[in-house]
Amino acid sequence: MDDVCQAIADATRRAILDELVQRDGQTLFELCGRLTMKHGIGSSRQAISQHLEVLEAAGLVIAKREGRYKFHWFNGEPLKAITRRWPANGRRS
Amino acid sequence: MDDVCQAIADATRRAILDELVQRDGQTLFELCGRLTMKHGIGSSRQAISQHLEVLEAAGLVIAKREGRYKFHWFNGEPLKAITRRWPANGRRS
DNA sequence: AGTATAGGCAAGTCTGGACTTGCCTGTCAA
DNA sequence: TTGACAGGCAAGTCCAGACTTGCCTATACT
Repeated sequence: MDDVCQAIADATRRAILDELVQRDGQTLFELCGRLTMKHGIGSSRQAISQHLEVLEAAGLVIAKREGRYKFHWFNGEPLKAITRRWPANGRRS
Repeated sequence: MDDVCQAIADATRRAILDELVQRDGQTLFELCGRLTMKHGIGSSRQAISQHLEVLEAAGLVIAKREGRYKFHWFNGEPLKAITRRWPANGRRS
């Protein structure tokens, strides 16, 4: 729970999730390129790698290593805990 | 969007939301007491006040001043943006 | 073998934000 | 009008975490 909320608190990590939703199974280098091109994020490869670690720890990204590549998938299931915790039926004042 | 994600990233603020869901319309002092008693949070009044500002800015808390009291209500509507942005249908690897 | 590619590790820097302290304002009751 | 109570403002401390730099490992290709 804490991990998930922390994970989506960063704008770069939210952009990573957006990217993976749009195209699943990307590698680290692929993500770096697309984040720079389409999201205007100029962070280094290591920065993105560290973000992916956080997202993985939160369960929002699932990674699998194959040979020298590591592919990443989006997993939205942990997000359910948020709306499950707080009923989103907006109460009027 | 950024405001909402930042707001729920803090454990104390999440506890405040929990408190307000459980009992709407609390004042600052009331919240301080309950957070200490039931959530083991020993932050100062000012700390809680600052957290409430953040939650208010994110739209997750709606406050109304009446005389010398200020009452707070929970509003879950902004949370919808999260599940709207990322489809929570967990994709299998 | 050698080289390029994909990624990991481990420092170190530096800024945002959580929290405190101290004082001030405004509201109500005696 | 004096005091207690509810809350706000502002400056300062301090640490988590975002980011970089530099080097290392492992896999593939020729």
